Amino acid sequence: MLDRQVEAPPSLAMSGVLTQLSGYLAAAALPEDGRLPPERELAELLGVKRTELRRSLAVLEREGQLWRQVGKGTFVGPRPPQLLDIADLAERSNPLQVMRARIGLEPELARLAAINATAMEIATLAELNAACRAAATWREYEAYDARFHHQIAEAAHNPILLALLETLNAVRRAVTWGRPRPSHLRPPADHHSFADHERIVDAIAHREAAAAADGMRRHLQNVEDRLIGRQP
Amino acid sequence: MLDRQVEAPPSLAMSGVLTQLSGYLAAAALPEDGRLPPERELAELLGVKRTELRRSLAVLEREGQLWRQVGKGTFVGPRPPQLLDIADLAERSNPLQVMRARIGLEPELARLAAINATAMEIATLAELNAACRAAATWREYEAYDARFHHQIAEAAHNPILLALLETLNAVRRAVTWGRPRPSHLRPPADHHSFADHERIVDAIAHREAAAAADGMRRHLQNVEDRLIGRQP
DNA sequence: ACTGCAACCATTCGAGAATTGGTTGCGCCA
DNA sequence: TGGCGCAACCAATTCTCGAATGGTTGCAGT
Repeated sequence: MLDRQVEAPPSLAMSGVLTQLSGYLAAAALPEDGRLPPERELAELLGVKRTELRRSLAVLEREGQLWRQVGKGTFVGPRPPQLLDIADLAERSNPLQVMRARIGLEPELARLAAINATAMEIATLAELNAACRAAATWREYEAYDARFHHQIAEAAHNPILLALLETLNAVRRAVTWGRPRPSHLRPPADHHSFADHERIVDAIAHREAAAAADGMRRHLQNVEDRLIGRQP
Repeated sequence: MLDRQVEAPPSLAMSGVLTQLSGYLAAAALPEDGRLPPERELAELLGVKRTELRRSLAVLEREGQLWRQVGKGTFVGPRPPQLLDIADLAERSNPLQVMRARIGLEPELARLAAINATAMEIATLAELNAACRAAATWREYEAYDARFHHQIAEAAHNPILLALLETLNAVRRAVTWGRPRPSHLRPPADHHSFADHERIVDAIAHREAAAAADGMRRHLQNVEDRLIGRQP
């Protein structure tokens, strides 16, 4: 992170402008978002040239009292966290980190599903697991598997967690996944996920929250182990 | 959910158009996103009037074979999940659900922080906890508390979970929170969070992943209990 | 009274202009 | 000749307006 010094460093002579600017910030009625007038206007308002004003703004920015962005403007206060550029997020992540995120989220979803799921949602879950078993190809299996996990998230009846999982899935689809499975083969009949899913559905159906969460945690841990190659 | 019947119900006489449309869907080369020509074009292509075509489209939409949106177009396949309208999400959520989401996310973050945190990050955590203790008002306390939790998320070194937590926090800021605390008072010296935070920092500093996750879980559980009013 | 049709409506997208913070190069003054 | 300010220019963002598109309504014809 080399801090390219493109503008002249602040000199001592400009402190007058800085205090003038601080005075303006204290006096002026800023809009809700803390945006202050564009540099060209503000310079004229304060009776200074733009270059001079920019030096003071640079100081305040380094102090963290305001932040600026090209095309947007200058704002007082801390820079708001940028949320969710999925493409960028996918680039900076790897499949293992995605699994960690799933392990963080989905057990809690299973727990809530055990508490809140309706009878119809539980029935759908059982059907989806059966469909996983009957899948003729890996691709088809994965489609049903995705719907299985999504159904649990819906059954949790927590819109926030549901939205977070959907975001996570969007990232998941975007990260370059390790080895694609051969598309012509079908999952083996003793694939661990079948039993895993079974346990989870049972726990939810019997309203055993802790068991549902634990089942989901173990299931995802199994998936992660395969992903790492611990049991390929 | 009353299904306002704005258009005429499908009659039996239109099955001809429906099969014609199905034939087109099978034969035509659709673009990657499954979008098919606008209704006006498609009607002319099939030699049908728009009204008639729309009746068939309505049938297929009800069957889930395609979805339509004003200004966008008509697409084959299931409707993609809309992700993350934070304002809308905040409306459909309540503080309790936010807490549930935090309980799902943050213990895992604490666990990963215990594994991945750098010495500097751990030191910052300790400083933030001290700042919480020294806060002169509830408002100041909450600012440091937020930074404390954010710092743990950063120390986890998992960009996905970090982004999810930031999203969650955006929702948290947007939901109408219960009773605001009196802004002139300061948190009592024996506020449970101080000890909670202490335990979490210790666990992370000693690289005890399970203890860190458990500490965070208990901490948030305490917060939720206060929120409900179980121990006000 | 029912049906079909064309005009109209609300929403979305896209191209291009306008805005705004960031940078460069020319010229003025010492 | 060197340092400094100024205006023009650059790139990122937002604004604006028109076209496109699915949804609705009112009118005419039978």
